[in-house]
Amino acid sequence: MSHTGAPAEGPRPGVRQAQKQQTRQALLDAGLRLLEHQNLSSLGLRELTREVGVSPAAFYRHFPDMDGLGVALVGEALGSLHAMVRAVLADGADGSAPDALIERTVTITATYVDAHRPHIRFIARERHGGVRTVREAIAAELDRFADEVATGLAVQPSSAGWSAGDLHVLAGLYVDHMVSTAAELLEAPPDDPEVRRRILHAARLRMRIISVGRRHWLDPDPD
Amino acid sequence: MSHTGAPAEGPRPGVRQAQKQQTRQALLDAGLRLLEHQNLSSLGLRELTREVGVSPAAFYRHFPDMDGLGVALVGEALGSLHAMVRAVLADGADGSAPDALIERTVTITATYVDAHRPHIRFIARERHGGVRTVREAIAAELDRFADEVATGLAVQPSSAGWSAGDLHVLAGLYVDHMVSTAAELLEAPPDDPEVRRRILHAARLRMRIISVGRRHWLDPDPD
DNA sequence: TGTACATCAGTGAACGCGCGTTCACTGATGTAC
DNA sequence: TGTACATCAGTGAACGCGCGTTCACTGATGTAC
Repeated sequence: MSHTGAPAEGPRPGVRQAQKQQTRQALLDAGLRLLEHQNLSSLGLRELTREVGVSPAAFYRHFPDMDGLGVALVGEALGSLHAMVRAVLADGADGSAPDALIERTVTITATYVDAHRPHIRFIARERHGGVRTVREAIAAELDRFADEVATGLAVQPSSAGWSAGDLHVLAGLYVDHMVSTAAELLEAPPDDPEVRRRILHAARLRMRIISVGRRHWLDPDPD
Repeated sequence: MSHTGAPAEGPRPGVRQAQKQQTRQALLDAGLRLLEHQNLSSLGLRELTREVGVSPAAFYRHFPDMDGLGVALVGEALGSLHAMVRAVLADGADGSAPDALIERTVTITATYVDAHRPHIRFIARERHGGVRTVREAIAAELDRFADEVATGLAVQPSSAGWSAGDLHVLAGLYVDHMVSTAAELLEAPPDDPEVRRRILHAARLRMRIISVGRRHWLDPDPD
């Protein structure tokens, strides 16, 4: 066996693979950094490898082309977003008041955006961007989110009378709203608390409207 | 006077200006065409002038750079959208039932998207794209839409009890939803009526949720 | 443990190409008289 | 109406530059014995 009380240094099996992985990650990180101010379709291969400090040809050891890197970034960005959705849903599982739940959802969203600005920006920018494969990857992931949210909503009492399909649409509305709010936060200067407050106030209000609509879904028309 | 029973042909004053305008429009049209499959930031100046059939240098007689063309496209695209918003609001002015109003809104949206695919695509793509000036131009125009919609909502009876600020947020929610639906229609294959029906069904459902939330805004919590 | 061979991530040079921008120019359009 | 001059949209050639991709290579890592 090679891993029995091994010496702390020196090459062990898997070193090569670990180094490759490290370069790959450096490419993804640098890509995300460079994409803060441009679209994927205008990010240059040489620009990227220059930023990382490897030769242009090295890129091809990791991705077939820039679109390939873009798809990998989608996975990375939305993988961490799943964690956030679950955090929100976990909060919603108990029987807390709707307004408290909304408040926590908004707070979690804002915290998450602050912690993952480049990832969120990438998703917002490329969601309708010029690279089909990336658009499709994002759409597929967001649809999976809606599934998760729909599952979370289904167990709540106010979902009585909702079909699975309609719940999925409602979940999509929440997801869309979350993405919109995230994009608004990105566009606002991060150090302007006033603008931030306005955005979060609007986010809460919109969620309340949707949430009231949901709870009164089956009520008779008041007119 | 130069315009008294003038001959049908021959140069009249303003010919030069009209010809310039024509080239400018050709640049905008070709730009929109080429932007169907790419972002503004990756559209080349030579690519554009080649498509129009003028020399690269001619471009500079009309725009300082590609971003300038982008801003002009925003004006063109959203100018026609204003017409649509007004059409929807005009429908809403009478006292028709909410569901009928929603139905007409969705129909008008779908018709409009079909008639202006390239414009809508451009807006969806560049709304969060890599060109700041264009993003800001789009955001400003969408905010003006929200103003228009808010004004339209204010005169409806179910707006009793709503502050102007909250009405603006509600209007923004409708506008966002309209843009989302438009983007979904763009992504769907135009000749697949099944997918189309599904998108429009979801659009109606979301509008109903929002609309119910609005009407029951001041109701006591049913729990 | 030591040796001989295989693998393969990253190199560096080379390629042809299309890019954005500049410039002096041309010739149709516009204007003054 | 005719003439002489001014304007300016569009031309075409030239520029230096960075691009994506290819290729034979190097040398550290991995493997068989």
